[in-house]
Amino acid sequence: MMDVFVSKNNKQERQSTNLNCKNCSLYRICLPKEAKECELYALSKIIKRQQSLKRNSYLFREGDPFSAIYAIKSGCVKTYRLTANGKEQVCGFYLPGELIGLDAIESGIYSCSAKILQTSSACAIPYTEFEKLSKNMPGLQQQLLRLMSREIAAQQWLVTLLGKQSADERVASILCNLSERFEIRGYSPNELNLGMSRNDLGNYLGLAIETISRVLGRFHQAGLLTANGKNIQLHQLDQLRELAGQF
Amino acid sequence: MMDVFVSKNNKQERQSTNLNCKNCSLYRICLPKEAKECELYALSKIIKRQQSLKRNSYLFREGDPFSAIYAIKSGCVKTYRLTANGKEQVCGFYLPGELIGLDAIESGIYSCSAKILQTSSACAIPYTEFEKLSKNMPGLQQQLLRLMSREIAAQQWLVTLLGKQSADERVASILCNLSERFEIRGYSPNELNLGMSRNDLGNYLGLAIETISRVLGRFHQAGLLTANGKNIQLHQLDQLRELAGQF
DNA sequence: CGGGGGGTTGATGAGTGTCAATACCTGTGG
DNA sequence: CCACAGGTATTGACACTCATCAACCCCCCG
Repeated sequence: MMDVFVSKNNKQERQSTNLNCKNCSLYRICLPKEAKECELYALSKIIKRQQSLKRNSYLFREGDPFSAIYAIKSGCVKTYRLTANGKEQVCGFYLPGELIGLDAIESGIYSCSAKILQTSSACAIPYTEFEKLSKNMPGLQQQLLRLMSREIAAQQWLVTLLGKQSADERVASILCNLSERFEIRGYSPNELNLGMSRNDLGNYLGLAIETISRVLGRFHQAGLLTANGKNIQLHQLDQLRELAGQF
Repeated sequence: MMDVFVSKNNKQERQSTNLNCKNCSLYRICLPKEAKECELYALSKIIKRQQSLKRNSYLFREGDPFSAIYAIKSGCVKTYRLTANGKEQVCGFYLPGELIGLDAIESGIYSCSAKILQTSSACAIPYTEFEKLSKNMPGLQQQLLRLMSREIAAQQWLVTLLGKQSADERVASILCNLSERFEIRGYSPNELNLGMSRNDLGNYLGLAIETISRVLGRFHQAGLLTANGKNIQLHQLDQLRELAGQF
């Protein structure tokens, strides 16, 4: 069973350390609009690549001073915050081509921790260098604005989910959401190989893991999907979307 | 009872239509870091001021094409999204000096509606003009980045609240949050004159209005506050903060 | 004076969380 | 290779928080 989170061009990555963003398979996802050749080249110059990040290690932790924005190249990463009484709230799951650390630009301190869920690789973009660079390249900064805007919209989606949806709707929603994001990355939208545990999933959705199990069980009985462990096959994506209440 | 949401320099606003951002009483809140004189002047040139926006009118609606970012000058505005079955989820309350519409930059479509809760005024910043302007003024764009970063952090806060906190904690949290934001704007942190109804408040916190009432009642009995209608006096702010679980 | 929106209070029940027992999977070390 | 341990997932019984429904009050405004 192929692991969908593993980037297709792992070998290529390992061979060349001075990879250019332009050649990156995630180019279209990472940079939403066309960027100029020179901008890409300059960006590639300041980026630091981090290969084979280990499961359970951290890109950064809540409270760390802000240094860089991270772009996921392969694998899966979660971000989470701690509440006063020590509980954690997962704020997002990040797939290849997505950016982490955008919340820290203003305060100068990461407001959440970023933990690797499975062997991953990432590009670190040191912010001070990026800032210097973008002084002469306003197009570069506009790309960042777009990505931040996307992140805000994503968080709003989560807020709506947490505030207004039932357990069934939440699970259906996240499945549809992941399915879409997988499809954009060239994988089948009908077969998800989750990078996250039930625990993380439940935490993210504001539900107990037992509830996740039960909902998946019900969906299974209704013939909507087949779930064993982290592998989930979606049989009736359209019906799931209807359940999720977002078509 | 003074209404804290009414800007202090209303008269001044009405008299002069070519107000400069530099003279705005919200300068320090709206623009988190120092900005150059010329940048402020250029910004002031493209901004369109909207005086005396009426209660229940809209700055924009979900699905509208993106045209401008709005900075609140006085009053109070809520943003909300509709779920598939027609329920609304309030995504935020915005006070003077805060920006709305940042979620629309990437998609080009507002992802939520912005509704005026009480007579307000705002500055509209047309985005295409802003984009042109910032090509030559990277500092300006960096300001925007900071504000977007702030917005992401704010949404993460809300996610944590919705995902992990009890009814009591949620109410305590929002009271502390508003108290802080009032204080920054020069008002007493102990006397809140809410711009929003219990309905909006409950919706925002993911609670029924009855629950809000009951929690406030309990807090009242515990001597933490006195609430009548939209006026809430906080007597034990520190204890509230402890309840909220964020000190 | 009547009407309507907004807020409070009480009774009841649904939807989930919690707890506990069990089964399953995965990696480790003998 | 197997045995074991620790984490991970499933299933059932029960408790509890909070939503829902309903009645009522209050205040503002026509």
